[in-house]
Amino acid sequence: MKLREPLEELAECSLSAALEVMGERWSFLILRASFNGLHHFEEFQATLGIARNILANRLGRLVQHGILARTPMPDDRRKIEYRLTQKGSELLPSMLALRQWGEKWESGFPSTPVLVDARDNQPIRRIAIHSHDGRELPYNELLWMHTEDVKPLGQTTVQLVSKAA
Amino acid sequence: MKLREPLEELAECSLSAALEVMGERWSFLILRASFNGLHHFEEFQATLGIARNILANRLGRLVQHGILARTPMPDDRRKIEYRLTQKGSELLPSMLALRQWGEKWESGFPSTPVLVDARDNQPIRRIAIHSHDGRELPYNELLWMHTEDVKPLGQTTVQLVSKAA
DNA sequence: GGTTGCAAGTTGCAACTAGAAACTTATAAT
DNA sequence: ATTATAAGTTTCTAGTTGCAACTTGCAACC
Repeated sequence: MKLREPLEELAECSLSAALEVMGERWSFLILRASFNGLHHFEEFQATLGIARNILANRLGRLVQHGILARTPMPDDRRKIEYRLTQKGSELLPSMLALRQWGEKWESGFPSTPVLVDARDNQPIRRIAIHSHDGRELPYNELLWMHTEDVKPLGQTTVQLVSKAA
Repeated sequence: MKLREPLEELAECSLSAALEVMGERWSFLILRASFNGLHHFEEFQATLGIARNILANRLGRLVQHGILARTPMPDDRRKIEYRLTQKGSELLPSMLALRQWGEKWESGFPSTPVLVDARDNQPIRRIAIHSHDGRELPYNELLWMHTEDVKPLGQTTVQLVSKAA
């Protein structure tokens, strides 16, 4: 019931690990539906139009991986509630980044619903890459480095290296 | 050669549109390899361990969708170079967000190589959600709203609504 | 307390997709 | 010409998805 070997093998990169969980067809759309307040099997089934067996399978996997929590409702125990865990809700930036990219390059129009700051109801800023001191970094001001060559800057220590030192 | 119907059907959300392109097995890993400087078929094949037919298929799709550009090298025309387009490089935030999530919740260790600010070689900040005025917003300070209910704030107009007004 | 109803799954089967390994094609090196 | 190499194709097997019909566990109703 898990992805075939190679993705795991290369798990030198945690991207593979993330894809192991979220990289299957429908997983992200189920997640999106969860963010939008759907909680039950039949709701997912009806709004996504996904086959029931696949939905059952994906919900099961998402629960196994701790992204959704499965609870039978106390008042009607036929109904099962699927709710995002902390781990699950932390996929929101990934989901948004993907969605924003889709808006810009594929669909061309803004998606609904839109995520806003609860304080002033203003839409959030576009997801972007920021330097440690908060500047927004365009692609051409970025560099890939090996972890061990990164020297921390006194104040804002990158605790990755501190163990090796 | 495209995903079966349902994903497209629901393209009310541009997430589906993004997944249509990037949601297949291997697509994101090929993208990651591109970001890390791989450009040729045999390089991808060797480092990812992907089957050749699938690799050919995925590269083809990524090229079709304008994420990679395919150019035979002028000095040795057997060699084909696959290079990220603008559209492709703008998937970096999505890729990083996913990778960071994987680091935190799945693999547990930081991935190599690490992305740094070219000016000071310091690692970038974690991808997060920001308000229009730049505050970092935790999950519980966010709200979903219908696009048409969002009222722009004079100065920072959200041009989505301007057409309807 | 037996029948009907409904939510959440399972099962069975057809169609499609991925993987491994051998084969082809175009170009280049000797 | 002959051999080598990059980038694919082909073939064949195994695994996955999708649909539709079926089961199961609880709830409601009479």
